[in-house]
Amino acid sequence: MLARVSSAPTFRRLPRAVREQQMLDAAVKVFSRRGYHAASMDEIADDAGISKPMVYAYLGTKEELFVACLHREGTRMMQAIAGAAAPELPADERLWRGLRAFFGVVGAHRDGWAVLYRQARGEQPFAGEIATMRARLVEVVAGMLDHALRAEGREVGETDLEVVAYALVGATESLADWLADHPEADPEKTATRMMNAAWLGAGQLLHGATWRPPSA
Amino acid sequence: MLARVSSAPTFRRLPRAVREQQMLDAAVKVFSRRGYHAASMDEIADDAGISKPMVYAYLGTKEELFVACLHREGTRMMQAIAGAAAPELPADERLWRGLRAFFGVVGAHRDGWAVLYRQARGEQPFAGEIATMRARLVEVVAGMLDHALRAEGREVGETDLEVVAYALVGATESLADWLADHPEADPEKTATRMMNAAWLGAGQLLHGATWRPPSA
DNA sequence: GATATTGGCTACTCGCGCGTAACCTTACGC
DNA sequence: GCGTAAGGTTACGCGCGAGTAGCCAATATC
Repeated sequence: MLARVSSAPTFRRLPRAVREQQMLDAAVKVFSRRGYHAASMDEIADDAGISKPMVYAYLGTKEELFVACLHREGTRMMQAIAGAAAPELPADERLWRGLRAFFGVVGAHRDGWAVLYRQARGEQPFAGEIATMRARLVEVVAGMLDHALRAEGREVGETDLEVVAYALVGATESLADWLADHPEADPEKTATRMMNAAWLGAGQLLHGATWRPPSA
Repeated sequence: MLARVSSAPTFRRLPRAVREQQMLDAAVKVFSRRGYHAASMDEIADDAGISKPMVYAYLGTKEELFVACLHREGTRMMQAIAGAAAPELPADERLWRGLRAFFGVVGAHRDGWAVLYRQARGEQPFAGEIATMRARLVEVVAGMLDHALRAEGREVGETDLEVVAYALVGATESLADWLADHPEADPEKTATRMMNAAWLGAGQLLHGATWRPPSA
């Protein structure tokens, strides 16, 4: 190999903040495809274009690295939703905006979603973390439903509320999963479909009812 | 230890079929708690009250053992649903019976459900298996919806149908997960709640509509 | 232009857990 | 009652991958 002519600094040295993001990107990618245990630190380092000790130096052990992924993807998600679904809006509007934000993020970061949803749920040290995030979401949705109910002077048992919220969140997650596996699908359209199913219900849909997004 | 008095055959030798089921029970239990990779064959063998080589002799490698678990729990599930939701019934009745069967099985085999839903989804060699099962379910639900639609002389795009079915299945799975984590909850009641959410939709529910199970 | 400091690497240790070899011992068939 | 298959065991080999020790090279700072 004569090519060793010190011509250009082919191997660039990058500041820590940049490398950390690259590593997190690589980690999310590998974790999403392989799962926590089957993913190897070597592969992650390799994918990030860096050597393994650097990963340990910056992000710590495998477990800490995974938590860092969870944290980044999780807060991204929660903030997008919280920012979109302002509390002063009417219930259907809030739901619609929340869904749109949610599917937007999933569409833009598909393997981030896969890590959160498919990988972290079962693995023991992390299941709790995810469950907490999910519980917060369910709580928000339940709160929204409750608010709308009270506005109509009605009231419903706490468990009933929680369960409906659970179903709503579950349906949404499931569609997100579908979206993650269908790269050609449009997040916005998926959100509309979800809104239809959630708001109207199968019975209504069968009788020809349709919900349409407000012309915002 | 004086207790070694050949009094009773404390160590019972059991026929293969029995031991296989015990092993599968143990495997499902351990896999559900730990996940595929973190579960050790030693722990499974231990939990089954048998030594490791027996597991290998009867059920094969770890991967084969996991597939066997998936297969047992999966067919149990699918058969219960198929047996309950007869095609000649009207759509809501079919949905209701299917849901009741589903939640019944989940309630009776909670960690079986956890293996199917929480563990097998992400792990690469098995995700396909699960996806196939799930796709069959979605197809059935979509078929049911389609049937009901045609009966009313209406028609809907294939993707729309598939997506609604996906949402329905996802919501149901999510509630199943809730059920798995709430040992005190009643499967039948959970099924009713799911039916309400699915059939009526959030919008209807907010306006006080209620769906009630037929007095069967 | 000397000297920290920060970015980066190669090459190792070591434990955990899958899978197996080799070996006992009940019980059933005849 | 005795051979033989079927039920069962202990104790090990061995590979893979997490984590580390020790060392080199740019860049920043004065």
